[in-house]
Amino acid sequence: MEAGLSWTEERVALLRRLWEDGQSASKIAAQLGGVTRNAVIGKVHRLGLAGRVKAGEEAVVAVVKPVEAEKAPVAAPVPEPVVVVSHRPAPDFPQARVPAAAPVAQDPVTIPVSQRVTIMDLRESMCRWPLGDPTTPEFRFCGARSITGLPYCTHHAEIAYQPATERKRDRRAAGFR
DNA sequence: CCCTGATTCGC
DNA sequence: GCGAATCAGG
Repeated sequence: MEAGLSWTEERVALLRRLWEDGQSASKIAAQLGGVTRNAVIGKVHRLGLAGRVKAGEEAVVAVVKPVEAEKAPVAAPVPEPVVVVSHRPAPDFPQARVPAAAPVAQDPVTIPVSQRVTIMDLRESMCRWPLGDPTTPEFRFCGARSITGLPYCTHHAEIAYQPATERKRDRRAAGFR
């Protein structure tokens, strides 16, 4: 396709901008078109732009932990840390371009139905029935008043402790959720 | 196996 | 100067 494409001033300018903005070589190559990431890296070095950030990083990221709260005994979802991302200013281009990757719109966490709680709020007298995917921040425990001596509330105890013989009848909502 | 950048070296 | 091949690492 593109016949005489090479490192024209425009392409170099774009390369500089994207590279200094933290784009990876492969992404830049894709945007430029007609070149491989190797070509981009090679050019970057020849231009003396190499060595910006460590591999894998794309922006300066500062992580502020909410509070080093008491460690839960179990590996559990930790409240999302406050993350501050600062795009590095591009000296050559005062007019900041709109970041290709806009802030991710976090889905509005499912509003806690009833008494759902995180492990941090889970107390001895609360139902430990898991709700949701333990690998996600949305993971919760039922949290309702548990039956004394049991880890579950009446509702979940019924599901958890079904007699093998009668299981077939109420095998209904045995699924999590 | 996906990705990242760094380096080498024939062209 | 260019960039594929290769290397080193996450």
